[in-house]
Amino acid sequence: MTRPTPPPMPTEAEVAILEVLWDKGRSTVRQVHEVLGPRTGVGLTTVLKLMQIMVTKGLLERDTEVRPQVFWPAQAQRQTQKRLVRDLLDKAFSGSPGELVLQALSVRRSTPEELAEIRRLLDDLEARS
Amino acid sequence: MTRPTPPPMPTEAEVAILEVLWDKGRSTVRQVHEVLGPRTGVGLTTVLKLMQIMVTKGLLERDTEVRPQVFWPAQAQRQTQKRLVRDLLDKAFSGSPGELVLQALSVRRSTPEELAEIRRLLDDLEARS
DNA sequence: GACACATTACGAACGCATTCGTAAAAAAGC
DNA sequence: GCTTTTTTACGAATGCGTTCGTAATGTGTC
Repeated sequence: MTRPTPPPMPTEAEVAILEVLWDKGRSTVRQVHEVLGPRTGVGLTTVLKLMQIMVTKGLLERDTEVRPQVFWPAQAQRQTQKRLVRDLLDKAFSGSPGELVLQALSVRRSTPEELAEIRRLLDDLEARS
Repeated sequence: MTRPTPPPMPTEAEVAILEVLWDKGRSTVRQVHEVLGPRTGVGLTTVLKLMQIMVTKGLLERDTEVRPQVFWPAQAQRQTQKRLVRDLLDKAFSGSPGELVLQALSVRRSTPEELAEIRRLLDDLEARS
């Protein structure tokens, strides 16, 4: 029962690519570049190289049978976001989420729906303890 | 009325140093190293170099009159944490805090006090909208 | 003051993320 | 089939963060 080792933490540029793939679904290098290029001015081969590296790292998977090749994230968005949050928590919040939550809520306005959702989770957590 | 430009984002190693200074208050290089050294195995001159760089970046201030020199953070912990959260928000959560909050709360257990505090902030935010 | 020790400064090396130029391979157009 | 365009692979350069060795400076002790 060896669980496959989880992919490493994505770097900044890699997260940008993951975001595109989570948003648009399976895509070619060109399609990813069409989103990122105008926004960042990065070249097509750069995006390609990054995505190739991400495959070797286990962050992406690809279908090499079709041309052009199609790429998709190896991990769900939630999973990856959770790892990023945990990382920030450990590095800058001494591992305690409360302060991070407070900061996050005060940094930007949340929608009423989001606030309600958070409240529901809060109820859940308090009932559980 | 020129506001001084805010210091740049601290790197990972720099955050570790800031954490020590926020926790222990004004400290010498040696005192910081006494905390970080055992934990990470990093050398004294490495900590020194980092802290010197942080001064030039505007992340730390120091008193060069006393020996050994004393260093302290240029920005409050809250300020810096807020920038880190905002950065993660922009990079990986499309700028919407709700999802980040949910992830943070489910990653680690919070104390009842923290939960109450969050609930209070929630009340505040909803009353305001 | 001379010596030992602590503190500070400087320079350089190393690894990793990011970038792109160029070339090879594949597909499309005629 | 041959040419043109797209796609893919490879190699290398650049910049930044991190690390430490070594030298210079300062401080305390006898």
